[in-house]
Parts: sequence; C-alpha cells; structure tokens
Amino acid sequence: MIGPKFVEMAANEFDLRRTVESGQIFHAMPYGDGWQILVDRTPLHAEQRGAKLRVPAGLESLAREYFSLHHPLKSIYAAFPSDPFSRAALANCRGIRILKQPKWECLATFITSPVKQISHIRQMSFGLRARYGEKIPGSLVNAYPTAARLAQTTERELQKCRLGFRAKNLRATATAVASGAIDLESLREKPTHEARELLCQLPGVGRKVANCVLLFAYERLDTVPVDVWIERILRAMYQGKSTILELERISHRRFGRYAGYIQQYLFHHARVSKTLPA
DNA sequence: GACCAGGTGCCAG
DNA sequence: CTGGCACATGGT
Repeated sequence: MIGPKFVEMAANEFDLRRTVESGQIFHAMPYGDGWQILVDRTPLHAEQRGAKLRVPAGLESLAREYFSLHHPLKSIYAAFPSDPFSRAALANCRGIRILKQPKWECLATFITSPVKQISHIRQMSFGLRARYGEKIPGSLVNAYPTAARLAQTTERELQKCRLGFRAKNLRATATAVASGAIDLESLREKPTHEARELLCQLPGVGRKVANCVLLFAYERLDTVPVDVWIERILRAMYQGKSTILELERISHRRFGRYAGYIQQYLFHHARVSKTLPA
C-alpha cells in the first residue's frame, strides 16, 4: 500500500481478522491486505503476516495497547473448560484478543445494541458517525460522535440513524456524560461491582450492556456479558433452570479470572459454527 | 407474515 | 424475586 512507512511488530497468539470480526467493535474496514480501524481519532491500518503485525511507523504503542498484546493468551487458553464445545471454541477462535476500546464509544455503541444483529449495530454506528462524527483525514469512517455532540441532538434527529427505541436512551446517556453527571474516566479506579452499579444507573444500560463496557473498555477480563447466545450456551452446558444472573455467576465462578475471554470465544464460535453444546 | 436479533424497564403475581 | 410484555427496525 502507498502511504506512511510500515513497521513490523511481534504479535504472537493474535488473529487480527477473528478479533475484529468477533462482535467487539463494529466499524473495522477491510483495507489493503488488512484492516483499517479508527481508534478514537487515529486511523490504525494493520496487516497481519503470521506472527508479525504491520502497522504505520509511530503507531506501535497504540497498536499494542488497543490490541491488548500484553494479555497472557497462553494462560487464558489453559483456563478453558475441557468439554467438547469449549475445546472447539478454543481451536476455532484461537488468537482473538479482547480489545481496549475508547470508553464513551464503547458505552454508546452497546446502548444501541439491544435486540439488534451485529450487522445492524454496524449500520447504526456508521449512520451516527456519518451524521454527527468528526471527519478524520485518512480515515474511511468518521470518528464516533462525542457525548457533547449527541447531547445537542433531539430524539427525532437521532431517529434518522434508525435507532428505534434506542434513540431516547442514547441521547439521555450522552447528556449524562456530557454534563459530568457521570465521569467515565473515574470509573477506571473503582472496583468492578461499583463501576457496574454506576453504569447501570444510565438509561438504556442494564447488566448486559454494563458488562460489555466493563469487559471491552475497562479491561475487566473476568466479566461475563450474558446475551441470548451466551444464555443458550450456558443453559446447554449447565442444564437446570437458572436465571440470567445465576448463569452469569456460575460462569464467572467456573471460568475464573479470564471468564470474559472464555465467554468471547464461546460466543464467537457459536455464531460462526451455528452450533451449541450437546 | 411470523419470527428473531450481543436487552431494558416496567408491571403484575 | 420472578415471569411476561412492549419497545423500533431490518433480515430470513
């Protein structure tokens, strides 16, 4: 590709394509032999060749942090359960890493996610970016709109991005963030349960969305967001009638401190293979 | 045209 | 605390 000089970095136990297609982010663009991912306001063009990752010179540390190249994948693999479905998930999803996402973008995106397929979440993200996001030179997509910008819109305006009943929640939460009623940065230093409690006070944020934000933006790798897929998987794995909350607790206890990672592999494997545990 | 999608909030029992 | 339902939109 023409453009800035590329440098190679070591990236063992990393699968770029699987990672960006695993339902964590919704705006990665295929580009050249790799992907362009707008990380906050920095377009990150990454290509993978085996255990090497090629990124533009100067963006190595951004790439290391965003792709979480410091996570101990070998230890995480070792924590996987030994049932056939979990082994198959590991075999087929090896190399997926939990990204470190910008906090507001992650929160806002998952507020738009309830009862939507991943392709629809992608469409809403692109719509919001195109209408309200800052243009970034060299980027295929606009930045995710700031909370302040979305706080200025009206619900009717937001509906043009086809958000449906999510528009009201997104606008209200944008207002809470923009006004300082909640400080997303300060959640970083709080225990997970306290951070979750604060997030759940926001309109449109329940336990599942809060857990996605904790896992994908706050590096709480033991957090398990239980959506319809994970619910079906866990019900099959641990037969017996349990509430969603109980399923979350069971998996947290059984999977351990990387439960969120294991959850992500089970989720992605179930989706791509269209199978559930026997 | 029913049915479902990375849920949440609210209400009845 | 638990189960049931509405909520917008788009794709099989």
